[in-house]
Amino acid sequence: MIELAQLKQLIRVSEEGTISAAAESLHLSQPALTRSMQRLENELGVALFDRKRNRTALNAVGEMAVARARGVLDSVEDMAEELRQCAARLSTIAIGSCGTAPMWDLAAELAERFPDRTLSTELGDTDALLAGLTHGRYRLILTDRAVEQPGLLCRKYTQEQLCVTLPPEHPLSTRASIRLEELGEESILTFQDYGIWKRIIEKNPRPHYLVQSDRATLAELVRASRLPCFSSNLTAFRFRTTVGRVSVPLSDEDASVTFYLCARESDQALFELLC
Amino acid sequence: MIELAQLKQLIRVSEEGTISAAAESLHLSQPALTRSMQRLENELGVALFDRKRNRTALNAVGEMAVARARGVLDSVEDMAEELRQCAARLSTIAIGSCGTAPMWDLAAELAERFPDRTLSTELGDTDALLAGLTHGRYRLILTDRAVEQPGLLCRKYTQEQLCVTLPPEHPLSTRASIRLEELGEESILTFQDYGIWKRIIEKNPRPHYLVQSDRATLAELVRASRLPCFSSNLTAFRFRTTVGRVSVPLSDEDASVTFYLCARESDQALFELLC
DNA sequence: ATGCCTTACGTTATACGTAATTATT
DNA sequence: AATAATTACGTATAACGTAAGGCAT
Repeated sequence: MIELAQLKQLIRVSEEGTISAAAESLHLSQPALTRSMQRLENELGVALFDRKRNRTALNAVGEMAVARARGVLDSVEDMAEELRQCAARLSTIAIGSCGTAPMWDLAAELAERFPDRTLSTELGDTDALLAGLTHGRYRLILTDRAVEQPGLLCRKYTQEQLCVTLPPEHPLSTRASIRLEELGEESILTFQDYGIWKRIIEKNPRPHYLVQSDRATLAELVRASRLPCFSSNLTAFRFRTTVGRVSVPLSDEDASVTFYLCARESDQALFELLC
Repeated sequence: MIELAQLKQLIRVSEEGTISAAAESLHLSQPALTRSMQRLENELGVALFDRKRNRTALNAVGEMAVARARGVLDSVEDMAEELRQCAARLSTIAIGSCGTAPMWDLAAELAERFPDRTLSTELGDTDALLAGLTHGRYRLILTDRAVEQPGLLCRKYTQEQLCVTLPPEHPLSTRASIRLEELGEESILTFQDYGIWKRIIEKNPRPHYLVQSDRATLAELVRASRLPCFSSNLTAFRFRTTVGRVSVPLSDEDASVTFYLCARESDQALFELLC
């Protein structure tokens, strides 16, 4: 039986020029390598070396064998790499979402149920998510609208309500709800990655959205100031931007989003596990 | 180190469905095969099987591995086959000739000098031979004309003289030479494979060329009859068609051919060995 | 209860290293 | 003399088979 180790040794002999040098390079004794190459020749039924008493060099067939051996070893390495990647892909659950906050919740739920699997999360708009779900890029997606599409499962997952957190002394802090425009020209602390809230923010231009890229910084600023700040029913607890504050829901049309969980029908088991 | 034996075993497991069946088919014990597959998984760093206590089946990655393993083993087999063919090609000396008789002489000489090498002989016309020599199909060729072509070596090799062997009592048997037409309408025993003598025979149509496909039969007929028979300086001794006969050279233009030995310049050593 | 896989243990077989031999530079 | 390859021989490692155990059908 030809063995891959023998092919590696053959290549090393070609690289080093002599069996002795190759043996040393392979941390093997000369006799062992000599015998290994003799076995290879027997198994192939072909002479690979020109044997002079003092010098053993590859012959024409041997040179050809080296080239082919390289190809074989490469193909084995390719195989191993492909299998590793495939296994990694199969062991990760890829989720996509059009909103950040519900994705955290979903990821947390999955991490709890599948502690040995890797999670990958991606943000995107609902159309891109649907395409990705269909093509296998995602196993689960969260969309901002119900989906009725053959081959896909869909159900309501959660709802997110955008609020403004105000210091208790703020004139609007006692209201059950307000419209964003009622804040007038006040500056509002805003997280940079506002994603799903893009519409409402763009509909309400104002002198200063104090955009922060870091959640911790934003929380610090909330604590250190009296400035209004966006939050939602899903983010409030996580980032503690509501400590000592009052969160007043926004009654604007785009301030409330219902998220839907979608999966392929072939993934029904996973889908139902999350219900 | 991944070993080819493991890949073969993996394929067998896929074919047989269970490790037990595969082990029996491989003349191996179950535990040995189980361990071998475990090693393979470790070496690849990937799980190939779904292990239930009672049932061990290939998983998705395993199925992929089987497919790739088949490819690897095929490539190894291809390699071995190519090397064997290459070795065979290198160990044979292929000669081509436009004439049968000088080819025998050349083959005999080569067989003596290279007793461990295989000889292959082919007949063809000089143009085909030259093409074959250039492209590596032949290492040596015998042509019926001198060749001056860059990259090729050429020298006179031998001369063949066509004769007619006659019984001593034949009226022409005392002549130093005759022309073929002088035999009138007499039948002549002729070997089927007259090759280089095609021209002279076609120029001298006669009622009966007694064409024989078997050399031994022809020799027998010569001994058993008084019929004239073709021979040449190169065939006379070999086939004993001249015993008790007189060979009279033909003086026709096409009855004498000079053969030239040609080789590639890269084969100068072999070429000069034959001088 | 039977079949199939895995783990544990003792053994065998195969390949290794050391040493000796030979030939070549 | 030195280097390199091969052969011979004792040893060690690694894989094997047998036996035992466990789970599922």
